[in-house]
Amino acid sequence: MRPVTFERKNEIIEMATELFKEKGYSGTSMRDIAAKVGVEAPSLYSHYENKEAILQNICFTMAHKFLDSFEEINTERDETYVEQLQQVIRKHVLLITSNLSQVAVFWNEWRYMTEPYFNDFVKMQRTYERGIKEIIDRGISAGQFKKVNSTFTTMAILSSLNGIQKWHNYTISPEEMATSFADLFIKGIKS
Amino acid sequence: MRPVTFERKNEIIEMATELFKEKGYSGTSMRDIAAKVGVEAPSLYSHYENKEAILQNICFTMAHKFLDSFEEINTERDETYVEQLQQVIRKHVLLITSNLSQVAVFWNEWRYMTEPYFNDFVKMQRTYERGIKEIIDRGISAGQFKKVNSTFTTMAILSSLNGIQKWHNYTISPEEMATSFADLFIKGIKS
DNA sequence: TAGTTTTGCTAACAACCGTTAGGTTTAGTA
DNA sequence: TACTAAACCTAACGGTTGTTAGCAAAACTA
Repeated sequence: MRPVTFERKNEIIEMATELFKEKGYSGTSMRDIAAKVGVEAPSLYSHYENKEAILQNICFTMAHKFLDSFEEINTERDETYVEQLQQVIRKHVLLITSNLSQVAVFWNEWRYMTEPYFNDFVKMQRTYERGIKEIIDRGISAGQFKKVNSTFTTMAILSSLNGIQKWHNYTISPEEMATSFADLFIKGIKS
Repeated sequence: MRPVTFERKNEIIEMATELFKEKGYSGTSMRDIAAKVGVEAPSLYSHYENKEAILQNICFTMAHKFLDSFEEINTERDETYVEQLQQVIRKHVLLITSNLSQVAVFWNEWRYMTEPYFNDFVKMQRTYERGIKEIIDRGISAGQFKKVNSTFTTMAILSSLNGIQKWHNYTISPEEMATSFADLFIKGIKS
């Protein structure tokens, strides 16, 4: 008897995540996923409409996590923009280090989604980027940051953070990493 | 009559680079490449042993360009380590912006190479990373940089720079980008 | 217990994959 | 002009791809 908490749908996502990370979306077959789950390939279609639906699930789950995490930052309270940017970086790093495989798929395989999902995903990315850019812009206006190109700086920071999944080797703790990133970038733009 | 300068080998590489960038290595078929070149798929085998040989050519060509570019930096002359790091960043950015498609393949598709090429490639990456790390370490010893985690800082910088190919939209010039990156990171670690 | 829904199976499809065999055309060389 | 080598062709191979059809078992629900 399968335990009550057992859910095949989740198991499929977990196994697919590992395979997409290792072999890429195009390089992973439905039979690969099925074998890792312990089932035959056609059985997957009882849980997901098609292969892309599995990718969509992984990518949009992470996208929502990133946006939700950003929303938790209280930009209304009278914190400095330095503190706000610090929080964004910290939260982003911790989200990545606690979801390494999912982020690898999110970051490297999302482009294989087709329309309209592709465009929806791009919009969510843009929203997140805009949020960071606004903190930097406000920080510049408030004289807390130097007059940097805020769009450029946003992408430079995000690329650096999202790169973690490519080199992370567990010899540096998530906390230390979060602090180091925040230090590096905030000192880099502080006025 | 084909012009003397015409070389099918190069044309195959160029077309394959565009396709690998757009659709990924696994998502691109030999027939896709052949169609874009204007020949039949089996004809490609007169020029390259197999599909992976094309990927190897693209990846190792870029890897050598990066290492050669690094070698051009005179680390023996009495320049400051600040200037050395500035030069590394500047050269790296300019190499990326003038080889956007190749870098996209180099960075996103190299993992699909098999042994022993995979390992050779990793070694070249490590060599490049070590070169940057050494400049940072020497800069710390000389009191020009703060006591940062040099391995971490190297990866943070490289991830940020290599991310360019994902977001570059030509509204910022390569020169401005190089300057902005150098500013951001050097101010971030300067003592 | 009877009925329904969910989950899984086997068999199979049409299309596509990388690659090889074997021959023909084209280009360069003596 | 004869010979050689490079470039390219068609046909085809064995295997894999995502997915569907149709059916059986298992799990919930009344």
